Amino acid sequence: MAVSTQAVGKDSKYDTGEAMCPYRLVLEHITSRWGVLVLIELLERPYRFSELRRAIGRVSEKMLTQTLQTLERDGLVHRDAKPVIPPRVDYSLTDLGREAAEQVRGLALWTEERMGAVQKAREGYDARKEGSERA
Amino acid sequence: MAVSTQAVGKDSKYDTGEAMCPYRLVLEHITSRWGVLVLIELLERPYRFSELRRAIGRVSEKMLTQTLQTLERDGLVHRDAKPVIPPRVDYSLTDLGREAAEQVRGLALWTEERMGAVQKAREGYDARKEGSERA
DNA sequence: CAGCATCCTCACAGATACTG
DNA sequence: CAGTATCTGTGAGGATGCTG
Repeated sequence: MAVSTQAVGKDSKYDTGEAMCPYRLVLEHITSRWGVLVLIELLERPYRFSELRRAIGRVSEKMLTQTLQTLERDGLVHRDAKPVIPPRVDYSLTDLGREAAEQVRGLALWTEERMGAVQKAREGYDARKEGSERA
Repeated sequence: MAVSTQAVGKDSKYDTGEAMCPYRLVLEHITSRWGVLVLIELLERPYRFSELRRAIGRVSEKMLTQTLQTLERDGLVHRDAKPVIPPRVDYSLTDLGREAAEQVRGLALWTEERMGAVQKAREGYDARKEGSERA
């Protein structure tokens, strides 16, 4: 999704208002850049906020918050905020989320396995382009 | 994806140069907004360029071209350009692409099936928010 | 620690015009 | 028909600072 249709700030109030079958939207939440990674991590075990941040690496706090909220709203992620000081918030998958995450993990595993083939395909592609654009 | 990490114009020359494990990049190509839809459509049968454009709907010609090129480079899509006038170009999945597309379709089907549950979850979430932000 | 608010930026994506 | 080239805006996403 670029793939990407989130935003939860005051501005664009959930989703691109665009006319679009709603299921594509959910699909984009799941396949969004950080959505994918969050779901896969949480499949392993529950995480605390900053724990998750470190585990994923290179996520800005803002994007992680946004992603988690979107996924929570869609009923895929459960947020458990303990009323203690300092605050402690645990994130885990709901049953629904677990199903989604398993699909996503399948895709991720496939991609990892097939990276070699992809790499080779790219070399071939680039070589062909290289040859044909010679002046 | 973001999800989305494509771009093939003269400017950013394939991918975000960012330091990032390469498999995440492929994953983002596959899960990108239009990547997902292209793969699913092509799983059905080969398509010509504008045929595919109509089938997906709401893709700009530019984005479709870009997406197809990225997927072709990754070895997921096969491009068959017939040297006739007017030009005719058929796109189909490679074996590699078919595998990926099946994973993606699984995810899409799951999402469609579970839309009801997602919708309910959202209503609950919004209701709770509604209640707690009352002044 | 786990956020929310604000500002800024650049690359993603659309619109338009042209070509083989 | 199937693209390329170019221009432009828009918003995803990062950086910073503040709060409970």
